[in-house]
Amino acid sequence: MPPKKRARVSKTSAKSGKIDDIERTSAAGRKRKAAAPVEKTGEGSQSAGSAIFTCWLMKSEPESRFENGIDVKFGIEDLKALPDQTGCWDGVRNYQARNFMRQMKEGQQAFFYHSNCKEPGIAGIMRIVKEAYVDHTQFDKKDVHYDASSKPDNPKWSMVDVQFQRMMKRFLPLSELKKYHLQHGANGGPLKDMALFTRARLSVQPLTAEEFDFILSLEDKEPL
DNA sequence: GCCAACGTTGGC
DNA sequence: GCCAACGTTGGC
Repeated sequence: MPPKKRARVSKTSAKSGKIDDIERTSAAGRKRKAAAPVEKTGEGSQSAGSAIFTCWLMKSEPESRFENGIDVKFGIEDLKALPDQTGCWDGVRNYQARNFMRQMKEGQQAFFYHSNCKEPGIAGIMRIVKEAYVDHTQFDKKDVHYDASSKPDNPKWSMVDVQFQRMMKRFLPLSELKKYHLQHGANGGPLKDMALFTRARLSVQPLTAEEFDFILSLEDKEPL
């Protein structure tokens, strides 16, 4: 409830109104490139009967950028500065990302990823403190992520509340994660299928426990 | 600032 | 339901 902050994740204000929320599942049908096993879940309604995810990665921009005259900057320091170090992850306007947020459970952890900035990468860890509920910004004409096609009696977009947990012991740059991803693709390893690389534009993505743990282990290693 | 990748829209 | 055009994401 406390006014939280925004984390832009995707802007797009989708217009159109025919889709009903739930199913829009992601790749919207046509693209289907043989979906990786991993995401089968994310789409569709959440119950799609697939893997259950327990760890997440959420992207937000830590540097100022103006959209319709409004600064969409929201980095980990901004989250940390909020009352209770807690904020709502509003502004997600992509169905796959939304569906993943709807699967999140209180207490789960998510990496706070800094995107579209000088040094993209994982900055810290946060905890889901409130499960998905209606993203009020979709009805706010003044908001960057206002969505005229979404009606209060059938809201399209959801958000969760997140609380800052801690900074990474050292910032984990995208460039380093990518080296592991490539290496693991060649020789096998936990980051072989990481969504950050296989679904580059997804702003809210699931991680397997193996991916999450491997990334945590990097904190204690020398930068690659 | 560029631009590749890819999600979304809307005509047919 | 297909698919071309368009718009956005986000690394570089």
